Amino acid sequence: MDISRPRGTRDFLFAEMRNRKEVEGVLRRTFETYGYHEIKTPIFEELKLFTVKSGEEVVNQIYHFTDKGGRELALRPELTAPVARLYMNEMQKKPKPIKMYYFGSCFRYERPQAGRFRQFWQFGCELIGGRSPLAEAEVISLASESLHELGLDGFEVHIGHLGILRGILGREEIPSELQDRIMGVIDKGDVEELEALLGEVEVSGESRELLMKLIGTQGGPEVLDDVEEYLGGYSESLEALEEFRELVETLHYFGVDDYHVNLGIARGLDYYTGIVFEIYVPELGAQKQICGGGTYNLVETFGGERVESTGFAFGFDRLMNALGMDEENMRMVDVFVIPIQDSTVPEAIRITQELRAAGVSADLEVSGRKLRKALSHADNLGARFAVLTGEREIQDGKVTVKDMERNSQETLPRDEMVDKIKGRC
RNA sequence: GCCGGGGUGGGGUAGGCGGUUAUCCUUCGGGACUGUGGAUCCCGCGACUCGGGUUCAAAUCUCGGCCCCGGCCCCA
Repeated sequence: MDISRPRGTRDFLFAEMRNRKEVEGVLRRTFETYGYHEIKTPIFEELKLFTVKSGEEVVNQIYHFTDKGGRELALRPELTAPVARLYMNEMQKKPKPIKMYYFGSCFRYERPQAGRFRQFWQFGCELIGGRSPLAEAEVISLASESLHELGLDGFEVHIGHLGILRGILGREEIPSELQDRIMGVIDKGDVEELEALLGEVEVSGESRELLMKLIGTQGGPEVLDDVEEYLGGYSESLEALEEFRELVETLHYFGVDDYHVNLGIARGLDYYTGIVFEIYVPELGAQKQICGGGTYNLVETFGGERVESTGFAFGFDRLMNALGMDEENMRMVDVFVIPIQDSTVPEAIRITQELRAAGVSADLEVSGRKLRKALSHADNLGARFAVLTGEREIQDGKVTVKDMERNSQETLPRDEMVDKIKGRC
Protein backbone atom coordinates (compact mmCIF):
# COMPACT_ATOMS: atom_id res chain seq x y z
CA MET A 1 0.00 0.00 0.00
CA ASP A 2 1.33 3.35 -1.00
CA ILE A 3 0.09 6.44 0.78
CA SER A 4 1.45 9.77 -0.31
CA ARG A 5 0.84 13.46 0.06
CA PRO A 6 -2.20 14.73 -1.83
CA ARG A 7 -1.59 16.63 -5.03
CA GLY A 8 -1.29 20.36 -4.63
CA THR A 9 -0.20 20.20 -1.01
CA ARG A 10 3.17 20.54 0.58
CA ASP A 11 5.01 19.26 3.61
CA PHE A 12 7.10 21.85 5.42
CA LEU A 13 10.14 20.61 7.26
CA PHE A 14 11.99 22.16 10.13
CA ALA A 15 13.91 24.96 8.46
CA GLU A 16 11.06 26.08 6.25
CA MET A 17 8.65 26.09 9.18
CA ARG A 18 11.07 28.18 11.12
CA ASN A 19 11.11 30.73 8.30
CA ARG A 20 7.35 30.76 7.99
CA LYS A 21 6.92 31.28 11.71
CA GLU A 22 9.35 34.16 11.56
CA VAL A 23 7.43 35.92 8.79
CA GLU A 24 4.20 35.23 10.58
CA GLY A 25 5.62 36.83 13.70
CA VAL A 26 6.66 40.01 11.90
CA LEU A 27 3.23 40.35 10.31
CA ARG A 28 1.44 39.80 13.61
CA ARG A 29 3.51 42.40 15.39
CA THR A 30 3.11 44.96 12.62
CA PHE A 31 -0.66 44.49 12.33
CA GLU A 32 -1.01 44.79 16.08
CA THR A 33 0.89 48.10 16.14
CA TYR A 34 -1.92 49.39 13.90
CA GLY A 35 -4.52 48.30 16.42
CA TYR A 36 -5.62 45.07 14.77
CA HIS A 37 -6.52 41.99 16.80
CA GLU A 38 -6.71 38.43 15.60
CA ILE A 39 -9.87 36.48 14.88
CA LYS A 40 -10.22 32.88 13.78
CA THR A 41 -13.03 31.28 11.82
CA PRO A 42 -13.76 27.58 11.21
CA ILE A 43 -11.85 25.81 8.50
CA PHE A 44 -15.15 24.63 7.05
CA GLU A 45 -18.22 26.81 6.53
CA GLU A 46 -21.62 26.45 4.95
CA LEU A 47 -21.19 25.97 1.24
CA LYS A 48 -23.65 28.70 0.41
CA LEU A 49 -21.44 31.29 2.09
CA PHE A 50 -19.20 30.99 -0.94
CA THR A 51 -21.77 30.42 -3.67
CA VAL A 52 -23.74 33.50 -2.61
CA LYS A 53 -20.59 35.54 -2.86
CA SER A 54 -19.00 34.17 -6.00
CA GLY A 55 -21.74 32.32 -7.83
CA GLU A 56 -22.63 28.69 -8.39
CA GLU A 57 -19.75 28.01 -10.71
CA VAL A 58 -17.20 28.05 -7.92
CA VAL A 59 -18.69 24.89 -6.49
CA ASN A 60 -16.53 22.92 -8.89
CA GLN A 61 -13.45 24.43 -7.35
CA ILE A 62 -14.49 23.98 -3.78
CA TYR A 63 -13.82 20.99 -1.59
CA HIS A 64 -17.34 20.48 -0.33
CA PHE A 65 -19.19 17.67 1.35
CA THR A 66 -22.42 16.69 3.03
CA ASP A 67 -21.91 15.98 6.70
CA LYS A 68 -23.64 13.36 8.78
CA GLY A 69 -26.42 15.81 9.60
CA GLY A 70 -27.07 16.38 5.89
CA ARG A 71 -25.52 19.84 5.87
CA GLU A 72 -23.73 21.16 2.78
CA LEU A 73 -20.34 22.29 4.00
CA ALA A 74 -17.15 23.46 2.35
CA LEU A 75 -13.51 23.76 3.17
CA ARG A 76 -13.06 27.51 2.94
CA PRO A 77 -11.52 28.57 -0.38
CA GLU A 78 -10.82 32.09 0.90
CA LEU A 79 -11.15 34.12 4.05
CA THR A 80 -12.96 37.34 3.14
CA ALA A 81 -16.38 35.74 3.20
CA PRO A 82 -15.83 33.91 6.51
CA VAL A 83 -14.69 37.16 8.09
CA ALA A 84 -17.83 38.94 6.84
CA ARG A 85 -19.96 36.10 8.21
CA LEU A 86 -18.20 36.28 11.56
CA TYR A 87 -18.78 40.03 11.71
CA MET A 88 -22.44 39.57 10.88
CA ASN A 89 -22.89 36.81 13.45
CA GLU A 90 -20.83 38.18 16.32
CA MET A 91 -19.95 41.83 15.92
CA GLN A 92 -22.64 43.58 14.00
CA LYS A 93 -23.83 45.53 17.02
CA LYS A 94 -20.41 46.43 18.32
CA PRO A 95 -19.01 49.97 18.12
CA LYS A 96 -17.30 50.80 14.88
CA PRO A 97 -14.91 50.86 13.25
CA ILE A 98 -13.59 47.39 14.05
CA LYS A 99 -10.09 46.25 13.13
CA MET A 100 -9.38 42.55 12.85
CA TYR A 101 -6.75 40.37 11.26
CA TYR A 102 -6.56 36.70 10.39
CA PHE A 103 -4.10 34.02 9.31
CA GLY A 104 -5.11 30.64 8.05
CA SER A 105 -5.18 28.11 5.29
CA CYS A 106 -7.66 27.82 2.43
CA PHE A 107 -8.47 25.01 0.05
CA ARG A 108 -9.35 25.01 -3.62
CA TYR A 109 -9.87 22.12 -5.97
CA GLU A 110 -7.97 23.56 -8.90
CA ARG A 111 -5.23 22.36 -11.12
CA PRO A 112 -1.95 23.03 -9.38
CA GLN A 113 0.80 24.89 -11.17
CA ALA A 114 3.93 26.65 -10.18
CA GLY A 115 3.01 28.53 -7.03
CA ARG A 116 -0.60 27.38 -7.23
CA PHE A 117 -1.52 24.96 -4.51
CA ARG A 118 -4.67 23.31 -3.36
CA GLN A 119 -3.90 24.29 0.17
CA PHE A 120 -2.54 27.79 0.65
CA TRP A 121 -2.34 30.40 3.36
CA GLN A 122 -3.64 33.97 3.63
CA PHE A 123 -2.65 36.67 6.06
CA GLY A 124 -5.01 39.59 5.95
CA CYS A 125 -7.02 42.23 7.75
CA GLU A 126 -10.33 44.10 7.66
CA LEU A 127 -11.27 47.54 8.87
CA ILE A 128 -15.03 47.33 9.12
CA GLY A 129 -17.42 50.22 9.35
CA GLY A 130 -15.32 53.32 8.91
CA ARG A 131 -14.85 54.02 5.25
CA SER A 132 -12.96 57.18 4.49
CA PRO A 133 -9.88 58.14 2.50
CA LEU A 134 -8.07 58.29 5.83
CA ALA A 135 -9.05 54.75 6.72
CA GLU A 136 -8.13 53.52 3.27
CA ALA A 137 -4.76 55.22 3.41
CA GLU A 138 -4.04 53.63 6.74
CA VAL A 139 -4.84 50.18 5.40
CA ILE A 140 -2.51 50.69 2.46
CA SER A 141 0.13 52.01 4.83
CA LEU A 142 -0.16 48.86 6.92
CA ALA A 143 0.34 46.66 3.87
CA SER A 144 3.34 48.67 2.77
CA GLU A 145 4.91 48.82 6.18
CA SER A 146 4.53 45.10 6.71
CA LEU A 147 6.62 44.48 3.64
CA HIS A 148 9.23 47.00 4.76
CA GLU A 149 9.40 45.28 8.14
CA LEU A 150 10.05 42.02 6.37
CA GLY A 151 12.85 43.63 4.40
CA LEU A 152 11.23 42.93 1.05
CA ASP A 153 12.76 44.90 -1.83
CA GLY A 154 11.35 45.73 -5.22
CA PHE A 155 7.61 45.61 -4.50
CA GLU A 156 5.16 47.94 -6.22
CA VAL A 157 1.86 49.20 -4.81
CA HIS A 158 -0.77 49.87 -7.50
CA ILE A 159 -3.89 51.80 -6.57
CA GLY A 160 -7.08 52.25 -8.61
CA HIS A 161 -10.58 53.54 -7.96
CA LEU A 162 -13.64 51.76 -9.24
CA GLY A 163 -15.84 54.80 -8.73
CA ILE A 164 -14.14 56.56 -11.61
CA LEU A 165 -14.75 53.68 -13.99
CA ARG A 166 -18.27 52.98 -12.79
CA GLY A 167 -19.14 56.66 -13.09
CA ILE A 168 -18.63 56.38 -16.83
CA LEU A 169 -20.60 53.16 -17.16
CA GLY A 170 -23.36 54.60 -15.00
CA ARG A 171 -23.76 57.59 -17.30
CA GLU A 172 -24.20 55.16 -20.16
CA GLU A 173 -26.86 53.48 -18.06
CA ILE A 174 -25.16 50.15 -18.32
CA PRO A 175 -26.95 47.63 -16.07
CA SER A 176 -25.15 46.34 -13.02
CA GLU A 177 -24.53 42.88 -14.37
CA LEU A 178 -22.93 44.16 -17.53
CA GLN A 179 -20.83 46.59 -15.53
CA ASP A 180 -19.52 43.70 -13.50
CA ARG A 181 -18.63 41.89 -16.67
CA ILE A 182 -16.81 44.89 -18.03
CA MET A 183 -14.89 45.27 -14.79
CA GLY A 184 -13.85 41.66 -15.05
CA VAL A 185 -12.39 42.20 -18.49
CA ILE A 186 -10.63 45.40 -17.43
CA ASP A 187 -9.06 43.50 -14.55
CA LYS A 188 -7.84 40.87 -16.95
CA GLY A 189 -6.06 43.55 -18.93
CA ASP A 190 -7.28 42.21 -22.22
CA VAL A 191 -7.66 45.33 -24.35
CA GLU A 192 -9.05 43.61 -27.41
CA GLU A 193 -11.65 41.75 -25.47
CA LEU A 194 -12.63 44.98 -23.73
CA GLU A 195 -13.10 46.82 -27.03
CA ALA A 196 -15.20 43.98 -28.34
CA LEU A 197 -17.34 43.92 -25.22
CA LEU A 198 -17.85 47.70 -25.16
CA GLY A 199 -18.91 47.51 -28.77
CA GLU A 200 -21.27 44.67 -28.08
CA VAL A 201 -22.80 46.57 -25.19
CA GLU A 202 -23.09 49.66 -27.42
CA VAL A 203 -21.20 52.08 -25.21
CA SER A 204 -20.88 55.46 -26.92
CA GLY A 205 -17.66 56.25 -28.72
CA GLU A 206 -16.87 59.00 -26.28
CA SER A 207 -17.15 56.83 -23.20
CA ARG A 208 -15.41 53.96 -24.92
CA GLU A 209 -12.45 56.10 -25.81
CA LEU A 210 -12.36 57.52 -22.32
CA LEU A 211 -12.34 54.09 -20.71
CA MET A 212 -9.52 52.89 -22.92
CA LYS A 213 -7.53 55.99 -22.04
CA LEU A 214 -8.13 55.64 -18.32
CA ILE A 215 -7.20 52.02 -17.91
CA GLY A 216 -3.95 52.73 -19.68
CA THR A 217 -3.16 55.59 -17.34
CA GLN A 218 -0.39 54.77 -14.92
CA GLY A 219 2.15 56.72 -12.92
CA GLY A 220 2.68 58.77 -9.81
CA PRO A 221 -0.03 60.90 -8.19
CA GLU A 222 0.48 63.61 -10.78
CA VAL A 223 -1.37 61.56 -13.41
CA LEU A 224 -4.56 62.38 -11.53
CA ASP A 225 -4.34 65.76 -13.29
CA ASP A 226 -4.46 63.96 -16.62
CA VAL A 227 -7.39 61.91 -15.39
CA GLU A 228 -9.26 65.05 -14.47
CA GLU A 229 -8.70 66.43 -17.96
CA TYR A 230 -9.99 63.24 -19.52
CA LEU A 231 -13.12 63.18 -17.38
CA GLY A 232 -14.57 66.52 -18.38
CA GLY A 233 -18.32 66.33 -17.65
CA TYR A 234 -18.52 62.91 -16.03
CA SER A 235 -19.60 64.24 -12.68
CA GLU A 236 -19.87 60.96 -10.80
CA SER A 237 -16.38 60.00 -11.84
CA LEU A 238 -15.14 63.40 -10.78
CA GLU A 239 -16.50 62.83 -7.33
CA ALA A 240 -14.62 59.57 -7.11
CA LEU A 241 -11.52 61.35 -8.38
CA GLU A 242 -11.82 63.84 -5.57
CA GLU A 243 -11.88 60.99 -3.15
CA PHE A 244 -8.80 59.54 -4.82
CA ARG A 245 -6.99 62.85 -4.41
CA GLU A 246 -7.80 62.88 -0.77
CA LEU A 247 -6.44 59.39 -0.39
CA VAL A 248 -3.25 60.38 -2.13
CA GLU A 249 -2.76 63.34 0.14
CA THR A 250 -3.35 61.22 3.21
CA LEU A 251 -0.92 58.55 2.07
CA HIS A 252 1.73 61.23 2.09
CA TYR A 253 1.10 61.91 5.77
CA PHE A 254 1.51 58.20 6.45
CA GLY A 255 4.87 58.34 4.74
CA VAL A 256 3.73 56.28 1.80
CA ASP A 257 4.93 58.02 -1.35
CA ASP A 258 6.16 55.19 -3.50
CA TYR A 259 3.15 53.78 -5.35
CA HIS A 260 1.52 53.78 -8.77
CA VAL A 261 -1.85 55.22 -9.67
CA ASN A 262 -3.24 52.56 -11.97
CA LEU A 263 -6.83 52.74 -13.12
CA GLY A 264 -6.49 49.40 -14.82
CA ILE A 265 -6.78 47.75 -11.41
CA ALA A 266 -10.40 46.66 -11.21
CA ARG A 267 -10.18 43.48 -9.14
CA GLY A 268 -12.93 41.91 -11.25
CA LEU A 269 -15.14 41.39 -8.25
CA ASP A 270 -18.59 42.94 -8.10
CA TYR A 271 -18.60 43.62 -4.37
CA TYR A 272 -15.76 46.15 -4.56
CA THR A 273 -17.00 49.72 -4.42
CA GLY A 274 -14.16 52.20 -4.27
CA ILE A 275 -10.45 52.11 -3.75
CA VAL A 276 -8.73 48.93 -4.95
CA PHE A 277 -5.08 48.07 -4.73
CA GLU A 278 -2.67 45.29 -5.54
CA ILE A 279 0.96 44.77 -4.67
CA TYR A 280 3.37 43.23 -7.14
CA VAL A 281 6.88 41.86 -7.04
CA PRO A 282 7.69 42.13 -10.76
CA GLU A 283 10.63 39.77 -10.71
CA LEU A 284 8.31 36.90 -9.82
CA GLY A 285 6.70 36.93 -13.23
CA ALA A 286 3.34 35.14 -13.42
CA GLN A 287 3.24 34.92 -9.66
CA LYS A 288 4.05 38.54 -9.07
CA GLN A 289 0.88 39.54 -7.26
CA ILE A 290 1.43 39.04 -3.55
CA CYS A 291 -1.41 41.18 -2.18
CA GLY A 292 -4.85 42.41 -3.13
CA GLY A 293 -7.35 44.58 -1.35
CA GLY A 294 -9.66 47.55 -1.33
CA THR A 295 -13.03 48.80 -0.17
CA TYR A 296 -16.09 46.64 -0.57
CA ASN A 297 -19.47 45.72 0.80
CA LEU A 298 -20.21 42.11 1.41
CA VAL A 299 -22.16 41.84 4.62
CA GLU A 300 -25.32 43.08 2.95
CA THR A 301 -25.03 40.28 0.43
CA PHE A 302 -25.18 37.82 3.31
CA GLY A 303 -28.24 39.40 4.83
CA GLY A 304 -26.69 41.80 7.29
CA GLU A 305 -26.94 45.54 7.56
CA ARG A 306 -25.02 47.53 5.01
CA VAL A 307 -21.48 48.26 6.12
CA GLU A 308 -18.37 48.91 4.13
CA SER A 309 -15.00 47.38 4.81
CA THR A 310 -11.51 48.12 3.68
CA GLY A 311 -8.98 45.32 3.84
CA PHE A 312 -6.38 43.25 2.11
CA ALA A 313 -4.71 39.88 2.21
CA PHE A 314 -1.21 38.70 1.55
CA GLY A 315 -0.81 35.42 -0.25
CA PHE A 316 1.44 34.01 2.42
CA ASP A 317 3.09 31.46 0.19
CA ARG A 318 3.73 34.05 -2.51
CA LEU A 319 5.21 36.27 0.13
CA MET A 320 7.53 33.53 1.31
CA ASN A 321 8.52 33.04 -2.29
CA ALA A 322 9.25 36.73 -2.73
CA LEU A 323 11.32 36.84 0.44
CA GLY A 324 13.43 33.94 -0.74
CA MET A 325 14.74 33.06 2.70
CA ASP A 326 17.58 30.61 2.98
CA GLU A 327 16.99 27.34 4.72
CA GLU A 328 20.23 27.32 6.64
CA ASN A 329 21.33 24.45 8.75
CA MET A 330 19.34 24.98 11.84
CA ARG A 331 20.20 24.22 15.39
CA MET A 332 17.86 21.48 16.43
CA VAL A 333 18.89 21.67 20.04
CA ASP A 334 21.11 23.83 22.22
CA VAL A 335 22.68 21.04 24.26
CA PHE A 336 23.26 17.36 23.64
CA VAL A 337 23.85 15.31 26.79
CA ILE A 338 25.95 12.16 26.47
CA PRO A 339 26.39 9.50 29.15
CA ILE A 340 29.85 8.04 28.69
CA GLN A 341 29.06 4.85 30.54
CA ASP A 342 25.82 3.07 31.31
CA SER A 343 26.27 3.89 34.97
CA THR A 344 26.09 7.61 34.24
CA VAL A 345 22.76 7.47 32.41
CA PRO A 346 20.67 8.51 35.45
CA GLU A 347 22.86 11.55 35.96
CA ALA A 348 22.63 12.40 32.29
CA ILE A 349 18.84 12.28 32.54
CA ARG A 350 18.87 14.56 35.57
CA ILE A 351 21.10 17.07 33.80
CA THR A 352 18.95 17.05 30.69
CA GLN A 353 15.80 17.69 32.69
CA GLU A 354 17.44 20.52 34.63
CA LEU A 355 18.51 22.20 31.43
CA ARG A 356 15.03 21.88 30.00
CA ALA A 357 13.48 23.27 33.16
CA ALA A 358 15.80 26.25 32.82
CA GLY A 359 14.45 26.91 29.32
CA VAL A 360 17.44 25.50 27.48
CA SER A 361 16.54 23.06 24.71
CA ALA A 362 18.33 19.80 25.40
CA ASP A 363 18.39 16.32 23.98
CA LEU A 364 19.78 13.13 25.40
CA GLU A 365 21.81 10.41 23.67
CA VAL A 366 19.30 7.60 23.81
CA SER A 367 20.71 5.20 21.25
CA GLY A 368 23.53 3.92 23.37
CA ARG A 369 26.14 4.87 20.82
CA LYS A 370 29.77 5.21 21.68
CA LEU A 371 31.04 8.61 22.63
CA ARG A 372 32.57 9.09 19.23
CA LYS A 373 29.33 8.43 17.44
CA ALA A 374 27.32 10.43 19.92
CA LEU A 375 29.51 13.50 19.40
CA SER A 376 29.10 13.12 15.71
CA HIS A 377 25.36 13.11 16.19
CA ALA A 378 25.58 16.22 18.35
CA ASP A 379 27.17 17.87 15.38
CA ASN A 380 24.41 16.69 13.08
CA LEU A 381 21.93 18.32 15.43
CA GLY A 382 23.81 21.56 15.33
CA ALA A 383 24.08 21.49 19.10
CA ARG A 384 25.93 24.41 20.58
CA PHE A 385 27.22 22.34 23.49
CA ALA A 386 27.72 18.72 24.37
CA VAL A 387 27.61 17.72 28.01
CA LEU A 388 29.54 14.55 28.88
CA THR A 389 28.80 12.59 32.03
CA GLY A 390 31.66 10.29 32.93
CA GLU A 391 32.30 8.38 36.09
CA ARG A 392 35.49 10.32 36.82
CA GLU A 393 33.80 13.71 36.63
CA ILE A 394 30.75 12.68 38.58
CA GLN A 395 32.94 11.44 41.41
CA ASP A 396 34.54 14.90 41.57
CA GLY A 397 31.17 16.67 41.41
CA LYS A 398 31.95 17.99 37.96
CA VAL A 399 30.78 17.73 34.40
CA THR A 400 32.50 18.14 31.06
CA VAL A 401 31.08 20.75 28.72
CA LYS A 402 32.28 20.79 25.15
CA ASP A 403 31.80 23.85 22.98
CA MET A 404 30.94 22.38 19.61
CA GLU A 405 31.59 25.54 17.66
CA ARG A 406 34.95 26.41 19.12
CA ASN A 407 35.98 22.81 19.61
CA SER A 408 37.04 23.63 23.13
CA GLN A 409 36.20 21.88 26.34
CA GLU A 410 36.05 22.64 30.01
CA THR A 411 35.14 20.89 33.20
CA LEU A 412 32.59 22.73 35.30
CA PRO A 413 31.30 22.21 38.80
CA ARG A 414 28.07 20.27 38.58
CA ASP A 415 25.96 22.87 40.33
CA GLU A 416 27.17 25.78 38.20
CA MET A 417 26.69 24.07 34.90
CA VAL A 418 23.10 24.97 34.11
CA ASP A 419 23.52 28.69 34.70
CA LYS A 420 26.78 28.79 32.78
CA ILE A 421 25.28 27.10 29.74
CA LYS A 422 22.11 29.15 29.90
CA GLY A 423 24.17 32.28 29.90
CA ARG A 424 25.90 31.28 26.70
CA CYS A 425 22.89 30.12 24.69
C1' G B 1 -10.20 19.38 -20.10
C1' C B 2 -6.00 20.30 -23.87
C1' C B 3 -0.56 20.25 -24.75
C1' G B 4 4.32 18.92 -22.99
C1' G B 5 7.65 16.37 -19.56
C1' G B 6 8.32 12.64 -16.02
C1' G B 7 7.75 8.10 -12.24
C1' U B 8 15.03 4.02 -10.86
C1' G B 9 17.45 1.97 -3.01
C1' G B 10 15.03 6.95 2.73
C1' G B 11 16.81 11.60 -0.52
C1' G B 12 19.25 13.14 -5.27
C1' U B 13 20.86 10.89 -9.77
C1' A B 14 23.46 7.68 -14.18
C1' G B 15 21.84 3.89 -17.35
C1' G B 16 17.42 3.79 -21.59
C1' C B 17 19.91 2.32 -29.90
C1' G B 18 17.10 -5.05 -24.98
C1' G B 19 21.95 -9.01 -22.43
C1' U B 20 20.95 -11.78 -17.78
C1' U B 21 26.16 -8.84 -11.34
C1' A B 22 21.67 -1.52 -12.09
C1' U B 23 26.02 3.74 -11.51
C1' C B 24 27.52 7.70 -8.47
C1' C B 25 26.68 10.99 -4.27
C1' U B 26 24.20 11.18 0.19
C1' U B 27 21.30 9.23 4.49
C1' C B 28 21.14 5.05 7.80
C1' G B 29 23.53 0.57 10.70
C1' G B 30 28.29 -1.78 12.20
C1' G B 31 33.71 -1.66 12.46
C1' A B 32 39.04 0.73 12.49
C1' C B 33 41.42 5.06 14.82
C1' U B 34 42.20 2.24 22.45
C1' G B 35 36.61 8.24 27.06
C1' U B 36 36.42 13.09 22.37
C1' G B 37 33.26 13.89 16.65
C1' G B 38 33.27 16.95 12.01
C1' A B 39 38.38 13.66 7.70
C1' U B 40 39.67 8.85 5.81
C1' C B 41 39.10 3.61 5.15
C1' C B 42 36.31 -1.22 5.48
C1' C B 43 31.61 -4.00 5.79
C1' G B 44 26.40 -3.83 5.41
C1' C B 45 20.96 -2.34 4.66
C1' G B 46 18.17 -0.72 0.70
C1' A B 47 15.60 0.24 -5.78
C1' C B 48 13.84 0.08 -11.68
C1' U B 49 5.03 3.07 -10.68
C1' C B 50 0.95 -1.15 -11.67
C1' G B 51 -0.89 -4.62 -15.38
C1' G B 52 -0.58 -6.78 -20.30
C1' G B 53 2.32 -7.64 -24.81
C1' U B 54 6.87 -8.72 -27.88
C1' U B 55 11.50 -11.64 -26.86
C1' C B 56 15.95 -16.85 -25.42
C1' A B 57 16.28 -12.19 -22.62
C1' A B 58 13.26 -5.71 -20.70
C1' A B 59 14.84 -0.75 -16.17
C1' U B 60 15.74 -0.34 -21.48
C1' C B 61 10.75 -1.52 -26.91
C1' U B 62 5.17 -1.45 -27.09
C1' C B 63 -0.24 -0.94 -25.19
C1' G B 64 -3.32 0.50 -21.14
C1' G B 65 -4.11 2.23 -15.96
C1' C B 66 -2.52 5.16 -11.81
C1' C B 67 0.41 9.10 -9.91
C1' C B 68 3.57 13.67 -10.13
C1' C B 69 5.43 18.30 -12.45
C1' G B 70 5.12 22.45 -16.08
C1' G B 71 2.22 25.47 -19.77
C1' C B 72 -2.83 26.81 -21.35
C1' C B 73 -8.04 27.68 -19.72
C1' C B 74 -9.45 29.41 -14.85
C1' C B 75 -7.43 32.01 -10.69
C1' A B 76 -12.67 34.52 -5.13
